[in-house]
Amino acid sequence: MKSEIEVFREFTRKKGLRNTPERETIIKEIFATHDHFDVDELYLRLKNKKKKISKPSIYRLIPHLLESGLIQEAYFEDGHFHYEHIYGHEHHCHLRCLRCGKTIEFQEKPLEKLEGKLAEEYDFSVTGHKLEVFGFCPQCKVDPHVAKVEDAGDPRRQR
Amino acid sequence: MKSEIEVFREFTRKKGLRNTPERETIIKEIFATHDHFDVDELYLRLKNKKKKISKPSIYRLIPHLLESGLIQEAYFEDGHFHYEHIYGHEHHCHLRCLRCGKTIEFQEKPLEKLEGKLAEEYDFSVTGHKLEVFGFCPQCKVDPHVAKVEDAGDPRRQR
DNA sequence: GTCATTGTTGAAAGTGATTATCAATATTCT
DNA sequence: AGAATATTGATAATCACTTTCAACAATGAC
Ligand SMILES: [Mn+2]
Ligand SMILES: [Mn+2]
Ligand SMILES: [Zn+2]
Ligand SMILES: [Zn+2]
Repeated sequence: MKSEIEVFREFTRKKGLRNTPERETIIKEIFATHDHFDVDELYLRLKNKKKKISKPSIYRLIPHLLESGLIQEAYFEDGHFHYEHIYGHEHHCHLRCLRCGKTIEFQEKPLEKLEGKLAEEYDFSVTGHKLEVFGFCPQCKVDPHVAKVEDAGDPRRQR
Repeated sequence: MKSEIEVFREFTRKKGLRNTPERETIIKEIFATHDHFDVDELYLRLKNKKKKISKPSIYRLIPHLLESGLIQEAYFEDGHFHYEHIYGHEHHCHLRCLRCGKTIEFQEKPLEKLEGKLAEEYDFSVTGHKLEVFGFCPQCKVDPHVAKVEDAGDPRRQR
């Protein structure tokens, strides 16, 4: 199987883009852990490793990573998107706690069938889907007054 | 069945909030059409009807409308959320064209079962889900070089 | 390898949706 | 009515993200 770096090289070649060490550094960091990430976190992770990558370079790369299928948007929270690398992974969906943000990944079968049905019924060319299931995790449903896990920042949405 | 206004009155009473004519004006406008809306569109619709409601009042109301179950986020596009009223409507999901924004609504059965399964498997209290299916509509998949619908004017979103 | 072309970079400034501030006002409760 | 306090609109602030631009560097042709 091709590495994510090779996939991106092919993508740039095909699209007339250019590959750079900065971009490969970012991609490597994205695939270094399985964590979801946002731009700021990614920027700080790189900074901590003494990689001098500017935020605009990250912002500029993200649309290409989405288009090349290396990453996808995982969810929108705290005023910005959180992403995850998906190349080399099975498609999965998220079950999220509305209170503490705890996220569980799960596979779903029924949706493959649904895509086909929708494609036929509405004459769409279906390329994918995004399913989020919301609720309260075991801790949060039992004791809704306990301190929030992610405290210091309410799950308030802002830009 | 209670009206959306009555639902909101009960909500404010229960939460120690206050109801105001501004809030009822906003809610009535949201339920006046079945269109998806964003804050700016809603503000302009009210303005056109000579209702003097400030944008902050709309922004401040939205979290309450979400919490009371009168509206929900439909999708995030062009840098902001688009909402839809849901009180009095069956739950539905969206099939969206990635190119022109055309949106089709559909009902899905398999997901009710999925919610129950997830609740049991992960001990979550599941409160809801959001499913978006993406692809290209009949027009956009056939001739991907035709002018975008959005270029002509505002894309007619339907419920 | 050299060279021309042109995409990319980082710093800085700009954009725009959303939120905070605050004094005036209005709602709710007693 | 009167006290308590939530809401309003105008305004300023915030902050995620984009644009600008000059220096730089990846790519491909020769
Ligand atoms: Mn994930
Ligand atoms: Mn809808
Ligand atoms: Zn939780
Ligand atoms: Zn389309």
